[in-house]
Amino acid sequence: MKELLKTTYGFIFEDNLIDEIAEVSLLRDFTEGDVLIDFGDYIKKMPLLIEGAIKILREDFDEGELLLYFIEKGDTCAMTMACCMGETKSEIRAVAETNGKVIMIPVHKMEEWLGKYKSWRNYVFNSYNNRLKEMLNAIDNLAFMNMDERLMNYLIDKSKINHSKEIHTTHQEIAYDLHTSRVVISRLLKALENGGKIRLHRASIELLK
Amino acid sequence: MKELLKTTYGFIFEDNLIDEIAEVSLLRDFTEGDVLIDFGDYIKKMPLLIEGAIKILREDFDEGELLLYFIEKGDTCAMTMACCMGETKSEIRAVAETNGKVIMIPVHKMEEWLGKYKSWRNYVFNSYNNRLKEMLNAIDNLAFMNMDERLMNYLIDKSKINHSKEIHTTHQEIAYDLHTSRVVISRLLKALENGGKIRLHRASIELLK
DNA sequence: ATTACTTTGTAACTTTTGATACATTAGCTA
DNA sequence: TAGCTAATGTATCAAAAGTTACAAAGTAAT
Repeated sequence: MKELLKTTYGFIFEDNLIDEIAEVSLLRDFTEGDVLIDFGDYIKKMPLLIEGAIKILREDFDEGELLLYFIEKGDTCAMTMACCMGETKSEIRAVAETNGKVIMIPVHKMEEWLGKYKSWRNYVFNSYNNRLKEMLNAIDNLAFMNMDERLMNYLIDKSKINHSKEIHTTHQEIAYDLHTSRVVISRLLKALENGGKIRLHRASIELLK
Repeated sequence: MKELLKTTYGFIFEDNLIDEIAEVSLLRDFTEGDVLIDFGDYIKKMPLLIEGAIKILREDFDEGELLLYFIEKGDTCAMTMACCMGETKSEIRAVAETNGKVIMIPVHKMEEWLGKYKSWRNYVFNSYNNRLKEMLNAIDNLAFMNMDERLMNYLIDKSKINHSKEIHTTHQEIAYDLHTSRVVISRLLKALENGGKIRLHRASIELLK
């Protein structure tokens, strides 16, 4: 585990901190589609993402969800931190977008290190700041853009996260993430195809450049 | 100034910290309508709100804005902290909702205290967490609610912030805050009035309960 | 009071999005 | 290959929101 930490976080954390992390935390593998955190869960460990990608979703009161953002290697989930520190239930759902690995850190250690390691403090703050930025981005999308633009952005994000121009998903899945209906997505995808931006295949979408 | 700090923050910060704050920071009065921070500003001081209320807005690329949330006595602006720490331009605009007072703290002090005072650390984290929650709330509004509900929530928030059932504003102002058009707001307000939720007057709205 | 300006009301129309219903097609399995 | 299911295409209609245009009512200034 120390090896993994060194390669992923070696340039951020000092050796002492990495030793401490390795000592108290657990490594967990996950598989695409795993629900890592669900709405309402009590969080007692803070996850550090080592490998893979996770998507963070917000739930509607009555059935429905919305993709907030993706997190990648080197990120952590600030929303989760928020819950840890506030001792409240999770406000979000985290679903594995790809296979990957996380390191789980007990909350009390996380707080201890805040006073002890400047690098840890910086990392935690940077995470918060990044998450705030992604939330702002989500708000921009919702408030200022039409569904066709939101869809295009979604496809681009998804392509980046998966390091591929081929997006392997169904219209229905996209509709869930964007909190709209399948028909709307099909309609807009067809329009994007006609506009020469993408090519549609069964259960996959090809991003053209 | 120490007096003010004691009454507003005395139950959060230890005396030593309050002394330090009083030593290095500036007190600033503001008037309703003042633009305290504008989009693109470089932030070098972190504001602590002592009195009054401030509204935080997000700007659209091409003309237009959206109210994100209000902050009140005892709050600070996490978005601003984000900017301070990241040394980047402000992503938001802060406009005085009422008259009030803020204390401005130099950024480098803010960082120094993070290592030194646990109460400061807790405060800063709580602020981040609150702001994340408000952002989530903004997202819920945008993603899951129709304009009529958003409008009603807006009126309720505004009433709370101003401690009055009389909301002194114009339809156009509301339209700016909710990023829609005046006609839409007039239409929905009229519907709310017909539904017995509010009473409309010139340049003011009365919330009925 | 007359004028000018701000604020609100309302009608008519368009665009965007959502909902329902059903047809078609690809891929899988027996 | 026949049949099933998941995924997609498409038409039609309805609701929500945005746009334009103009009238009416209140306020302030001269």
